[in-house]
Amino acid sequence: MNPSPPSVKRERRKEARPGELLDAALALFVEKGFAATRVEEVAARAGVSKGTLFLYFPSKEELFKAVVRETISGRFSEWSQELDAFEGDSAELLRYCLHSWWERIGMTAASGITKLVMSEAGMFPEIAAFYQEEVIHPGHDLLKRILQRGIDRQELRPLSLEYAVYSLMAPMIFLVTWKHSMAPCCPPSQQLDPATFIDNQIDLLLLGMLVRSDSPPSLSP
Amino acid sequence: MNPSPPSVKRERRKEARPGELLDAALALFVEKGFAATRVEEVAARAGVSKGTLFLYFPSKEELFKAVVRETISGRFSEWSQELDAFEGDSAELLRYCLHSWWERIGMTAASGITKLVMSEAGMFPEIAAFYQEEVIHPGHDLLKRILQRGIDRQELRPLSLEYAVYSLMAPMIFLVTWKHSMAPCCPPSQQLDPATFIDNQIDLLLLGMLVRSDSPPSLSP
DNA sequence: GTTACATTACTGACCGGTCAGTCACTAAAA
DNA sequence: TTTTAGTGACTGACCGGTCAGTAATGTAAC
Repeated sequence: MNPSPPSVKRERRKEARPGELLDAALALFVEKGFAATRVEEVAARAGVSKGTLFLYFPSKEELFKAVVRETISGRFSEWSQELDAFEGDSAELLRYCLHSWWERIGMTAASGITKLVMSEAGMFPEIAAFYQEEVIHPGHDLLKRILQRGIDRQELRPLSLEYAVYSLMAPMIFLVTWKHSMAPCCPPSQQLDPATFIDNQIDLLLLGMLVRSDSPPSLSP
Repeated sequence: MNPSPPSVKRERRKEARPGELLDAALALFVEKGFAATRVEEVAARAGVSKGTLFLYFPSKEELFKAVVRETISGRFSEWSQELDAFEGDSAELLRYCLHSWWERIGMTAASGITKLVMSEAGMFPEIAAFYQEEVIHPGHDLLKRILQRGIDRQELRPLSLEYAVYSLMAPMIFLVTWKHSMAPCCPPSQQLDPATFIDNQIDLLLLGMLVRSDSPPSLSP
């Protein structure tokens, strides 16, 4: 009925579409959460119409899974290698480890996925299980190796590995959760500075984990 | 038009309705989240029709706020009094405080509210602000008073109060987040026992916070 | 006790708006 | 000309909130 001749150039780029849709979806899911993100918005951001999105992903949920898969995979081998090559003591290693987690995950869009999974896991147990297997478990093992290394080198007290790992994870998960939920509505006066928080946190934990010596461990400057 | 005579007995219980609606809402919000809970379902669970719900609460959001007020906010005065009356040292007080938080909030349905707010705050800024003002801020202040008391009594090192408070909050927020998202899909072999985690966590933090003495502080048995 | 009337707790059909997913059609490419 | 990537109006389901109407209770008169 409506000829609508001034339509914009209609490009055909079968190869590029999925990636562009995934990028758009990541940004919007992180910004607004799963339920609140409209597929039409994702499509618009990727420069296509809604129909095109459903050409490449059978449903909104499959789109979400694809985003999680693409964003999370493959970070751990790189990290594991760094651990093997590290030469400093456990205090330095732990400090380095948490700070680099913040730089590579916490402060990037990837943290949005972590938060998103924590938020929507209840609604999508399948995704929770996937994330558990693909992300949580490898991360857990990595931290365990770091702690075991410290104990073997007699830098750390003999700890309950299992629980010490959670003591390291907890502040990181908290940070991500906080950043994406409460922080935006906190008055600027009481903002939580992530780097400072991490430093404080490690200082406290190290005092509790390191073998006792007369001189305190190397605290952050 | 429709006589529909077999309608069930229609009771009039003005006093009992709000409480019953609040109970139903708490259960459903915790189970399904805020956005995914339909007010009609809340009403049905409370044994009334949707219209009746709106007779007692002006909107879904106000219903939620009422649930929060009833479930969490109301507890702080009671808690604050306990703090004033407490006679033990800071280690005991902190240990008592976190454990009683777990018993009264963490292990009850109320923890679902905390998790829910963390999950959906981004989508409902008004709720986030409300929660910040009604729960986070009072809790924050309470912890600050506990730490200040410890510093005044020279049991705790002079700390950055602001960040030390977050160090105490972080493991608790982590715990509820975890419990309501990843835990349900973890293999039973690697379940996280909350009480043990809290004990471990406090041991670590106390070692970092207490003034250094030759004898270690009273650790958990 | 019963009839008549007043009050109000309660109901559920309905409205308006939103949004995931569809499909008949359009136009670029082969 | 045929094939296929891409479009967007449309559909059907969903849900928060409304309101005209219903029935339970109160109460006053007889």
